[in-house]
Amino acid sequence: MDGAGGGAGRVTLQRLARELGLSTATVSLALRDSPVVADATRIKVQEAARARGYVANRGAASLRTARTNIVGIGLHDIINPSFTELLAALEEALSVAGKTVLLGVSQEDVARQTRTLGTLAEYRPDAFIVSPAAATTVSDLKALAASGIAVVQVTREVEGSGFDFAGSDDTAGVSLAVAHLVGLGHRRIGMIGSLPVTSTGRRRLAGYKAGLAAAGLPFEPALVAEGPGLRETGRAGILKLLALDDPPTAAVCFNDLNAFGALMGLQAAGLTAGRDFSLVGYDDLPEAALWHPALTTVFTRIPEYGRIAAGLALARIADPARPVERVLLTPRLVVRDTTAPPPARAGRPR
Amino acid sequence: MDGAGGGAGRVTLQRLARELGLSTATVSLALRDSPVVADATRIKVQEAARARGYVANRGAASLRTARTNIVGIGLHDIINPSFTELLAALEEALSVAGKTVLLGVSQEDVARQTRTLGTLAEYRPDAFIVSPAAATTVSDLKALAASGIAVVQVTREVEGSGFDFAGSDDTAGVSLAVAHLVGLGHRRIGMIGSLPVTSTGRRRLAGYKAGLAAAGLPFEPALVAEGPGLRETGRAGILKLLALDDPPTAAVCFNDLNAFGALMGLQAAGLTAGRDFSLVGYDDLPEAALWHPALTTVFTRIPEYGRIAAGLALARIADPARPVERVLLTPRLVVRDTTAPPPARAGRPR
DNA sequence: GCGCCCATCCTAAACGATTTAACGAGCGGG
DNA sequence: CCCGCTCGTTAAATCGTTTAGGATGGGCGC
Repeated sequence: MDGAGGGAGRVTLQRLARELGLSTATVSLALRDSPVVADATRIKVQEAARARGYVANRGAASLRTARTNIVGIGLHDIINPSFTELLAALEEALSVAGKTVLLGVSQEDVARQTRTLGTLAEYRPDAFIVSPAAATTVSDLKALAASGIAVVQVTREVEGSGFDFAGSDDTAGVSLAVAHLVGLGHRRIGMIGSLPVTSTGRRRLAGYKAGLAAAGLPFEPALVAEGPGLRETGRAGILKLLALDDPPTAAVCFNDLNAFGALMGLQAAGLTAGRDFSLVGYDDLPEAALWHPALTTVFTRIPEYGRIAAGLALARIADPARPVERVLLTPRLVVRDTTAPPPARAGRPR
Repeated sequence: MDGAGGGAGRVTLQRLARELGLSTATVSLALRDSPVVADATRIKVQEAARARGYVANRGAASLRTARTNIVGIGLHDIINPSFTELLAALEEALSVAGKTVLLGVSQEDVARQTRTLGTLAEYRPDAFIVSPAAATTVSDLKALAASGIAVVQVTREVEGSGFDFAGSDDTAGVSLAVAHLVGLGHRRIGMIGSLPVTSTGRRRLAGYKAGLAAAGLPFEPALVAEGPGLRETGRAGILKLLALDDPPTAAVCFNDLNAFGALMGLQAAGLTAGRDFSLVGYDDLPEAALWHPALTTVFTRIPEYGRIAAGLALARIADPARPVERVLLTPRLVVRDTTAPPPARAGRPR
């Protein structure tokens, strides 16, 4: 005889109360360990609840309390391993805090994002944690917050939206990568990936330019191969750069997937990364260390800012009036085997 | 003046009704395009709803209808790329069907799984789609279904649980891999990874044994290096196999992560996969094709059975009495560069 | 002109919890 | 003997929907 089956319909608070000869008020209070109910009663109630297999209906509770303990997470992508890590970190931190995750994926499509987040909103999450799809506008986000739901941005940021944000200092990260290459003696450095339609894209490109500028090197648009953060972009990008009259000797990438693609492209061109050409990735995915040759890359501390984003959401739920917070972690360069001094061709072209 | 702000509190069905001089019943029906409400009224209501920024409260609706349109997804892991692909496929299929995903991750820990799924259950999902943590028992799952929630298993299966299931034919898949190696001339074939504590572990090991048996080869326990589906297991496993007195010339792996680790191990031992040693992975992650050398592996059709699992869940929601269904997709061997005939040492040892 | 039938809309009762104000029972003190 | 206080419990309102079961009124056939 299982705890569950007994009688028709599921076991509800009211049924439990009736069976115990108590009011629903007492049972409700007892189940939540209220100090006003007598110890003996509390124990009796909790035991009965367990025995009868009672499982609370949070929908009903939320209706009354206007709090769901749900956090809606809106990601623009989920297959990219870096976002998986982010999702894992968010889920972990939120579930520890007693929140449950409602998931929505926008596939980098604003219309779909609007639809998805709109649906999530109907469940009245206490907060949204969002990595906005490319080209998301301020008013798109504002619409979310309209119903009083806390909004936190993670990884990407819609500039001027005025919501909390946790992410990585993209500009500094790419500058770091460029500086590393400059230090090795490179003078012509390309950039692969990056789309100006996202904040990360703009900022990493800015970091590239800043890195060049800091070394007194000119910015040449021809050395930038734009595209989404996919392997294919990297492959095509490196081939484009190599085909130039005066090709670069090194390149930084928007992310590791771009870099992996670029490594394939190099190989297809008969070149060896870390000898004939230097390459720096971005993210430090687990594969980066295992690739052959191992990828020099920038560690963006995703799990860390994931936890921080979760914390920001919790804080804003607790106090909607608190000042807006922006947390920008400083990334770290991880030097491995795909970077080396430029091949000794001529000291400098021309 | 935004659609939202006007007045105190959010805009509810009742408010909308009062403002329109209609009853909540009519407004509710109008919003859901019921044919019983006059066209003119319907249009008027829907326009007002849009203008006032009305967003329905599904919690309240669910309370009445006993249907939430939520599907709880319980995964034991989320970082492993194959489960990410699964999650993406599930989310996509479910959201197309108008369902929203509530996510729970068990970290391969039964206690945590019980806790997590228990919490999810409080939101009364219409169905659970679960890849059970190792060592999950039938009664663990039965407890979930107790409240009348549909349960579908995916990837992994708790034998004898009697719930719907969609996954890959693991036994056939590994047999395929072994047969491929046998066909190339290998006679001593090891297995790396697999834990007997999961259905996939048991079945892939069974496939290994079946493959050997089909070729008339003996099963030698020493040639199996057990461990979880991580890169590290693969690395340690291959080194263990190579250290044997009479090492195998090839191995199949539990999954691609194991295989990636094994490739690293081979490299560390100064051996080249596809020449000195043959290796077959399992899953066909995107990286498999890009690794150097490209990994021969088994494609398990994850996105496909993910969609099927979603379909099973929808079907069971629609008809709880329908017969239990088990869908087992036949995996496909993908031959790349890590497999070749055994090195010409002696035709056969001894 | 009289019913009758539709098309439309409304009243009111759920759904399952939380929460506030009130109530009854003891009990000690004046 | 009564008052007032504490402790434990309860009645009832409430959250925002859906929906069964009327009510209303106009058009139409006879």
